[in-house]
Amino acid sequence: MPALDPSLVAHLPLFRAFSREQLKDLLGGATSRRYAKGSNVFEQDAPAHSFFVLLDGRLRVVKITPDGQQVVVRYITPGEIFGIAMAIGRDSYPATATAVVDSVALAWPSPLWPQLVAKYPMLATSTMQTLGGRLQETQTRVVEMSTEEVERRVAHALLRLAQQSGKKVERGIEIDFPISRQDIAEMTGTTLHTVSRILSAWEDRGLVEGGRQRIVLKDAHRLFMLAEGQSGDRPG
Amino acid sequence: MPALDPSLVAHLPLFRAFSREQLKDLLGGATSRRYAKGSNVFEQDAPAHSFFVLLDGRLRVVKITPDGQQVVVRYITPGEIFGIAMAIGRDSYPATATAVVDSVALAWPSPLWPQLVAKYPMLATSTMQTLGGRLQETQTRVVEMSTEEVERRVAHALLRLAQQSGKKVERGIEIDFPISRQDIAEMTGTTLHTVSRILSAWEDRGLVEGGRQRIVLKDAHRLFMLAEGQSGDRPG
DNA sequence: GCGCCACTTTGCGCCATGACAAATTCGCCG
DNA sequence: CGGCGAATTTGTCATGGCGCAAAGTGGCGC
Repeated sequence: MPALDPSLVAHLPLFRAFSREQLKDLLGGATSRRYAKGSNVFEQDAPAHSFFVLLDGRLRVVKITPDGQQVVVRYITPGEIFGIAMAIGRDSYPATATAVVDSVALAWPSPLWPQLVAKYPMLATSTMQTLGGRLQETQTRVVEMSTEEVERRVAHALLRLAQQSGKKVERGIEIDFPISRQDIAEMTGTTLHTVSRILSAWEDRGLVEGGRQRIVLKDAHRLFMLAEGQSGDRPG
Repeated sequence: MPALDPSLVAHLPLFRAFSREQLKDLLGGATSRRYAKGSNVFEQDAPAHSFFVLLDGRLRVVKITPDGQQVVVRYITPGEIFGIAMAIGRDSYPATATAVVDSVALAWPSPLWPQLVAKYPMLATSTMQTLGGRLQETQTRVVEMSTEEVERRVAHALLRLAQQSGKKVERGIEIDFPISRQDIAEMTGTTLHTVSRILSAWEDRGLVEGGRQRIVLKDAHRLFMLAEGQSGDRPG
């Protein structure tokens, strides 16, 4: 197996501060893996053999309850570190990560984690910030679920998706990976029926444009007002 | 000001692995502060001047939405590190921490954080685990809010409170700090009215015993069954 | 090119829960 | 010890959104 090229990751914020030598060292312990759309990178409760950095693609992270209900925890975008169960004192993954498009990730054996952190303290700092960011996102979600009605939650969810994965198209901003009504329902704590109804209503109002596993925000501004508690109607 | 005694914190898991010398060094940068019941340790959006370790008492951490609604993020128990906004790349506190009983905490100036982490890598490891634990708790809460009805959420919340702050009394397990119906409502994403009704019903069934800002679990086992989806009724 | 299947839309009825409104009780302060 | 205010209980009513059911619809595989 050829050594991985440092230029693969040199541009990622996570590795920005590493020298070329250090990157070579880091990458020495990693392997690059391809995950076909629909395949799992890891599964909930399985032993946490590896941790990862996503190079390309998009992953959906899902928790499954004992009675089979699913909740979308988050989407992972390129550049993110994930699967660091080891870093938080777990020996199994707390959720399942599935590629929603063909994806590529670097994988390190979990036992390498303590060594790397010891060698590169910056890794710890960076990981703390990542964890902190996720904690805040998740808390925001709790606050939204506690205080906002479904329609506003869906609006917030779409705006967030557009922000992290939005692609400009003629008609507006398209979420650039396949996402179903069911997925959105699992992100916002509702049912796909309700999401479908909401999106249909928005489509009538010209706020979004639908499609099979496709969503385009046609009027992010009005959607934002709606998310913040205004009606989202045009004035006058 | 006299130097703080290392024995104050030597027994805390967070500091377990530190030598007496190191503890002295750590404590050299800290001051001990008392917070009367009802006073704030820090406030949401205020500059994050310090980070803390709670020595004694109990804090309630609350987020307030723009329109004034509150959500209880978590309770902090003695031994926990908190207010580490700096560690996660923030310069203001994301929530308000209030003493629900008279409390004592150690405070370090935020600028000390990077130095201490650099000097004691174990601090970083430990903090990552703390953050990871909180992330998981918060995610569990999202999953519960998404998939469970209010009654089960309240049951889970009480069991969790009892586990981390339960005190055995003759009649069962008492939550050992003042907590109102409103607080429980803000932890579970419902209203105090609904919480009051649920607790009244449980009291009739002999599951709990109420009181002003006081709750005693009389039958944790049946409450657990109820939380897990069974009825919580006695068989036969 | 056709057919199947996954995804989506929509209608309908109900019910858990929120909103509103009082009344009541308990603890504490003066 | 009386009174006040905060916390709690309870009743009534309204409704958002879920469960269930079924019909479209578009994309993909064969």
